[in-house]
Amino acid sequence: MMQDSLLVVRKAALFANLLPEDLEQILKNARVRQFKSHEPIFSAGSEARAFYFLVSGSVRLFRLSPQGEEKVIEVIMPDSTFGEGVVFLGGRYPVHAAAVTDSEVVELATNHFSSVLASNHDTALRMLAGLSTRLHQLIQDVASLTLESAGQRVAGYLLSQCPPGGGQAAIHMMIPKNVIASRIGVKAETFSRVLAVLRSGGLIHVAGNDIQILDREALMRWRDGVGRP
Amino acid sequence: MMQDSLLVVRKAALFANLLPEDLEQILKNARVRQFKSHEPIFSAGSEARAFYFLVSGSVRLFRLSPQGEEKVIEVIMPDSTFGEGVVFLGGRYPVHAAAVTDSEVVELATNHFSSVLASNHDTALRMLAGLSTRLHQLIQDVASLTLESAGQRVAGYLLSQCPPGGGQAAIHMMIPKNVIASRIGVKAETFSRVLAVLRSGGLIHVAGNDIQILDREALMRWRDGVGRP
DNA sequence: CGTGTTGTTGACTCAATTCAAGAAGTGTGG
DNA sequence: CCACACTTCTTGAATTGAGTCAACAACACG
Repeated sequence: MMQDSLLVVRKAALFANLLPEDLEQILKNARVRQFKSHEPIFSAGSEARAFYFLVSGSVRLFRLSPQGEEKVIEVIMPDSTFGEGVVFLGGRYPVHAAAVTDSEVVELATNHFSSVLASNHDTALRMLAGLSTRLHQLIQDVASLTLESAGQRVAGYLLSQCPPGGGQAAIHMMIPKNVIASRIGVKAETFSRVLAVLRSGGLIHVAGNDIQILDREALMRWRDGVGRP
Repeated sequence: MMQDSLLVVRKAALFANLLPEDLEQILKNARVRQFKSHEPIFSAGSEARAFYFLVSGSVRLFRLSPQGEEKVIEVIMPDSTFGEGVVFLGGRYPVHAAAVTDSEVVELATNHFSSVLASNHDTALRMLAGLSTRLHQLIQDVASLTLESAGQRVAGYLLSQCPPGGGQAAIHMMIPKNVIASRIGVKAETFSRVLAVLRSGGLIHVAGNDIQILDREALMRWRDGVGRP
């Protein structure tokens, strides 16, 4: 009873070169699910029976301290997979996942996937490449958290959101500021303050969820100099 | 001209079930190298032509800020591989590597390895498992850096160094304290101070590079309570 | 037995957080 | 359409954890 809508998962690099029969095998036990904003998708520590492809919306992966403080590890945007890094080792999820905005996902059973993985070189190599990239990103995060100031991290985040190419750029924040703040390891208040400074310095212009980068060069200089007074 | 000494790499899980012919193929362009304490092994950003198996000694993987500050991402101990997470994507090393103590490594050319990887399911899956584990560790580090205080991280480190099982335990620090401090995201002075507090609280006993955990229960309580006053 | 490295301790500083209050935006139902 | 409740965001003031700077102790080593 396979729906056409499941085929959207082909947008994921992970499934790009999959043989039709393998894809069918994987999608046999897949289903589309909807999650309302704030609704939990899976919990850290629970057994990983499925991983996910995000069709639309946005999802945050996060950890909680014993006191309930939250650190967002990653924000997932449409057309990427999440929770797949754990398919091995009979794993448990290392993070909590919850919808940030109303979201639609394809839920893929890990057991079917791992059999495909075992037989399909290409998919295993793609997965390897994917994990390798996440590893680099995480190393970057650790370095950033320890070697950069809050201001530098905010500036770095803004620059990372710019489409490549020079000159001005506009970025639209699809997720609330407090989620972004947690993602870059800063309190929401601090995030707000840094934006205020950048705004009054004429580096950016903020209007609601839209930020204009007015002077990218200056912002880059600010990131690797001024943010550390 | 293959030396027997190269066969030590079989201690690495990555090579455990490799066919003799594959292993020979990989080791054909491998060689043993010695590094003196503090000697650099590879640089972040440089092209990754080789990865490494540590035979003896210890190695630190680290990043540098523009101002030369250092963050240790990982400390490598004998019988594990490092630099292998980057064999893909025609990669560049994401970190610097340098010997902490005089070290002996086996240097393995990535080009030969990646051909083995492409043909050998089993190795690819092992590699996947290895990367998955590192991913979890890195997520743990990010969470720890943002959700725990310096004191909690120090206590957590000590507990992580204990052999499992209850009661007292002795740990011998094989690497200088400033390296450990950087690894857990704390300045050397702070590390020293926390140890002093734990010592005067009767939780541990320090003698040079040897630390006795006198009351593990109390240390655990301290980690998830007191370290956050 | 000096010279350099590594570790400890004290006094001071400051970046970022916490607490608090209010503004701005969003959605619901009468 | 407005009033109310609710969440998100901004700004100010006060606090503090951990860092910096500095001096010295304890080693290690040629």
